[in-house]
Order: sequence, then structure tokens, then C-alpha cells
Amino acid sequence: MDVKTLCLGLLSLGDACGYDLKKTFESSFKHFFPAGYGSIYPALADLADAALVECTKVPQAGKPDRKVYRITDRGRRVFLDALNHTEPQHKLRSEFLATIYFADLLDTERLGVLLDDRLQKLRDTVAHIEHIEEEWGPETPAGARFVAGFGAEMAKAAAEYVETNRHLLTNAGDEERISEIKAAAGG
Amino acid sequence: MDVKTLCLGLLSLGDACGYDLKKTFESSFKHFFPAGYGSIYPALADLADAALVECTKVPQAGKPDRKVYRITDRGRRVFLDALNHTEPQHKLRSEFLATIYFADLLDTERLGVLLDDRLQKLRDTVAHIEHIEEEWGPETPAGARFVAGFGAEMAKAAAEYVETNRHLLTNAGDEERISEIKAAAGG
DNA sequence: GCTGATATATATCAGATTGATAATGATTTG
DNA sequence: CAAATCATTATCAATCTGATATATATCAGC
Repeated sequence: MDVKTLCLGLLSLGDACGYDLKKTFESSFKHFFPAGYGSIYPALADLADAALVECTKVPQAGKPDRKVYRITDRGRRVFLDALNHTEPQHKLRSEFLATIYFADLLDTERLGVLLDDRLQKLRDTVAHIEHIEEEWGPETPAGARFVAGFGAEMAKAAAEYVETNRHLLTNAGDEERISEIKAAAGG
Repeated sequence: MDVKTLCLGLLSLGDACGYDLKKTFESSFKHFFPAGYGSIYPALADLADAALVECTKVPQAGKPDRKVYRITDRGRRVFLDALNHTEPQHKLRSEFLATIYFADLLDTERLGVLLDDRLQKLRDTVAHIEHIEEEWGPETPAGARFVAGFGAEMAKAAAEYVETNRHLLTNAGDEERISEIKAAAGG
């Protein structure tokens, strides 16, 4: 499933322009499927070319025209097909963990900043998800609730792990310092 | 931090050819920073062009020549600089969650298969990480242990979430069926 | 002894994505 | 009133993905 297919899926829930889709990505998909204008606008153009969506220009006073997209019957079929016949991937790409992998090359301060920043972002993620959950009515589909809950639980578990295991990273440096101190004392 | 920088980092731990690096990615980085030949080989070529690594061809009987890369002093400096001066990202891209978001468009069987497959992959991830951890000696750096532990804990938390919350997804269908039954009974 | 799978090792390429950048006028904020 | 933010479009270079190609070696099983 690529950005194009996801846009099609979102359009199956209601008409929207690229800017609207971007907002949906930011509010509901950010924590598990980020996408920027650079993928959304070309995706919409491709979908329109393939007649999976129709586009209507809606002029507005002062602002640029809205290009409102509506899914076609064909689009709906293609989306359902994709939903039912593709192996969904699930991948993390963490420069954070890659950096921590080389923790012994970092000084204590930098390491502390990296861990604290990550903890803050994890807390922000939880707050953000809980915020959007509060705005949902009782008709919100189960799938949306499930993925939001998933994101919140994962962020909590990650923060928990970082907090309870960060000492493993700094202790290495401490031991080194301790052995230096010992050597100095013994010499 | 891109694949190029990570390759440089791995080469700071010892000489290797592209094939070796790929194996390291598979064993230690797979769960948080996957990379394929399509990014590794070009990365090595770029690093060599920039004189951050040196390449030596080592002929072998029958097999293709090994192109063994060794990091240069300049490469080591560039890597340390990247490690200390870039904001590390951490992003998930989950087609799985995107699919589940549209759970009400899936039939019960397909939904069950998706969830079971994911649970299996999560268990595989835990097993894989525990397997590589067993092969580590006492000199294994703290960073490597930390990121492995992180991966295992996250996979466990994800599996736990899926198991305890999957009923939220199937119950929606049940309720629908129940109300259909009620309507039929009442009419 | 053959067949098919797997390992060693290289490399490329089309298509997808990222992240930055740009334009333009309205409205809100300090 | 200036500065920032909102609303809306769009493009582009750099990067990454996933598939594919090439050539040889070994090893299990028929």
C-alpha cells in the first residue's frame, strides 16, 4: 500500500482536496504513515489520470482554487481490491536507534540530550493521539480507534523502555571512568 | 542519518564488503533500519568517491572478487560529526495499521489473517533478536544491547496490544450482525 | 550423477518517497 | 502596522525500495 492507495482510501470516506488530505495525514496517520505534499499531490494527479477519482475546481475569493477530488466507482473497487489482496508491510526506520547503537562514541551530554529529546517526542505523540481521540464522537470506526490506541501504547512502551534502560548506556562510560580512576589510584 | 552514514559507521567497526554489510543490516539493523543492496552498493561507491573509505579488490577462487572497504581518518571524522550534529528521526511506516484503519471494509476472515500474520511476524522478530543476543559475548557494546532490547520490548508490546484489542475490531461486525438479527426478529 | 535450492558477491534501474522550496493573498497576533 | 500563520497549489534533487541480472560453488536428496 503506497500513498496513492491511502489517498484513495481517505477519499472513500469523503471528498477532499490535497490540503485536506495532508491535514488528515497529520492528525490521524502521522504516527504510523507520514506523508508530505511531495507524495500527496502527485498521487492525486495519478489517481485522476487513472479515472479512480474525479477532480472539480472550486474557486475561492482571494485563496487559490480548491481542487476537490471525489472517488469514482472504479476507484472504490480498486481500493477494496488493494485492501484485500496486498501483504501489508510494517517498518520502522529509526536514525535515533542507529545513533544509540554507537553510544560509546557519544559523550555523556550528547547522549543525555538525545534520550531526553526522544522521551519528549514520545510524550508529545501520546498527547497528540489522546487529543484527537477526545474529539471523536461515538460513530468513529473501530479501525481508527484501534490504530490510535496502538500508537499511544507503543509510544508509552518506548518511553518506559528508554527510562528504565538508559542507565545501561551511561554506566558503560562510568565503568570506564571508574577503571581510569582505579588505574590512577593504583599507579 | 542515511544509509551512507550508517555504512560508514559500520566500517568504523571493521573492514567489510557490501555483502558483509548487508548481512550486518539483516542481523542487527533489520528491525529498526532496513537497507537493501540497492542502497548499500551506491552508498559505498559514494563514500569511496568522497575518500571517506578506501577500496581493495580481493580476488577469490571461483567467486566474484570481494571489494573490501576500509574507513579513512577523514571518514572517521565525518562519521563522528554526523553522529554528534544531526537530529535523529524515528519513523514508522505501517501499511498494516493503514489497512486496519479501514477494518470495517474487511471481512472477518481477512481481518483475522492480517492480525494473525502480524502476530507471527512480531514473534519472529522477538525470536530473531533473542537469537542474535545469545551469540554476543561480554564485550558487546552497550548501544547494541540497548537497541536490541528496545526492538524486542516493542515487538512484545505490539503483540500484547494486538491480542488484547483485536476484539474491538471484530465486535463491530458482530454488533452489525446482531442488529440485523434483531431487525429480522422484530419485523 | 543430476536437479534445485541456497550461499557468495557484484551491480543496475524504474518507480516511490522525502524534505525543501516557492508563490500568493487573507487573517490573526504581538 | 509588521510579522507570523493559514490556505492552497506545485516542483525538484536526492534518496530509497524492490526487483532483477550475472556467475560460480556447494549441498541435500532423488
